[in-house]
Amino acid sequence: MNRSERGWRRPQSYHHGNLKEVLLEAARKLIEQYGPTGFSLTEAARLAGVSPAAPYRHFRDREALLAEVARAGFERFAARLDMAWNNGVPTPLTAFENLGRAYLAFAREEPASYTVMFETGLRPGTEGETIPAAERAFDILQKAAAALCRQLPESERPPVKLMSLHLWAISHGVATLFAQGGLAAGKAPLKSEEILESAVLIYLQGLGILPGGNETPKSI
Amino acid sequence: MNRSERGWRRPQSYHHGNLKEVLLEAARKLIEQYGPTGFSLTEAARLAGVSPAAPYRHFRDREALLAEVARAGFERFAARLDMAWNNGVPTPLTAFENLGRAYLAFAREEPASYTVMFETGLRPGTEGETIPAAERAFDILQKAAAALCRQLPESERPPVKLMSLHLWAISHGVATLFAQGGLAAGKAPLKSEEILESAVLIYLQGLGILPGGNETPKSI
DNA sequence: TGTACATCAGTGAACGCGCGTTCACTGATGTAC
DNA sequence: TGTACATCAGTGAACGCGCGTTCACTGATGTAC
Repeated sequence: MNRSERGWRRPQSYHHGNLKEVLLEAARKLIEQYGPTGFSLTEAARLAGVSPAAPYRHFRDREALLAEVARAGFERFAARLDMAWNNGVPTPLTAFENLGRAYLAFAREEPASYTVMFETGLRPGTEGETIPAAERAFDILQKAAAALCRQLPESERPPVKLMSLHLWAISHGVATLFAQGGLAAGKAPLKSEEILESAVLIYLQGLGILPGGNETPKSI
Repeated sequence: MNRSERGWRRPQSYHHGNLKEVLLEAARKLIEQYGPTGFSLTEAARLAGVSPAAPYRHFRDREALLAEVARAGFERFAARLDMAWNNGVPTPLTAFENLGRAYLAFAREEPASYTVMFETGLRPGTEGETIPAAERAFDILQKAAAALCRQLPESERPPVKLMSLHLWAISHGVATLFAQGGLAAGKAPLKSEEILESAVLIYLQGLGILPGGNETPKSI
């Protein structure tokens, strides 16, 4: 006989319930405060309301929990970007704008995940391991870039890979400087979404994908 | 009578010598490995060859040393950017390219400083304190942006502040994604300098500051 | 449906360790006369 | 130039603490018959 039958379920049945998820959530909360190297497994357990030994039923060690925060983060990140891009519907440009907003929303709503995902100097032993969801996330960006390129005559299309790196860098820069609570968050007179969107629009004008407001030098 | 007279100076005279500097350097080395929240004051002292109590002659506490790493980092950062910009000589565009390269060089050569300077979620008690050198660094970027704008007729100039934020975000994004040893460092087929320069060129074309290769839609 | 057993997810106590910080101290350096 | 004193930058031992991790354990859950 299974738990959760006939709706009598205790809120989280079965021993503790989904402790693994709860621990990850606690870790994210702590990482948000203290950074990925500053958070403590013991305190995460305390926050989840279990003994300090309990996490070891779900994670080999501290490092493994951190790796899972990154992996699960990329999973949700990719899902979210994919949803926003929505196969370029209704138009590549509007879909692309949604993509940018989704990127910033994720960085703002899950700063701990985002930090662990992208922070350099982490994963000392994890050399070379690749996270599939991370590849998927970048592939979405690349698909979007390609779709935008297709609006140009073939001879004028820039290298899609390079273009993707540009767009990624701009998004990442805006996210870490302005969307999260960092140094420059207060400095900017605008919302991070506006900064990203205007930067990308200018960039796309530079490629000739969008008609420029300013560039056409001395026509007419 | 002063030490260092007549050139007989012991390599580092006067008790230990410039322990403060040595400690900062040790801290940077450790932060590079373990991150700003992961480094240990005790180990920094060990690395400098002094007892764990010695640092307290130069810094109030761990936090103060970290703050000094950031402050001194911004100092060198601003100096370096200023030198590269060189008042826009010989031309704003080439000076601007030098500026970008200097930005990336700093992030690559002093990854620990750069991280502490820009990492979000740090300085919990340091709310509102502002680092003068950080302002100077941003001012240089803004001066450069303004100089580039001056090449446009006045009516077509974009808001300089917004433009600076764009350029800052692109530089920061490229620096953290591709110039330091992070996730994407291997992924990119190009050097970070090339990625930044091409992105900026396209951006400037979008503003009409540079003649576009692609944009002029159907002239002729 | 009932019973016996295996498994699973937790407990709680304990370990050794390195940390940040303090303290009284000491010996070298700088200064007044 | 020499001496007495103040200051300065270090030592080394000690503290209390929280950490990561291990261990034998226990009681709830799932399963075979």
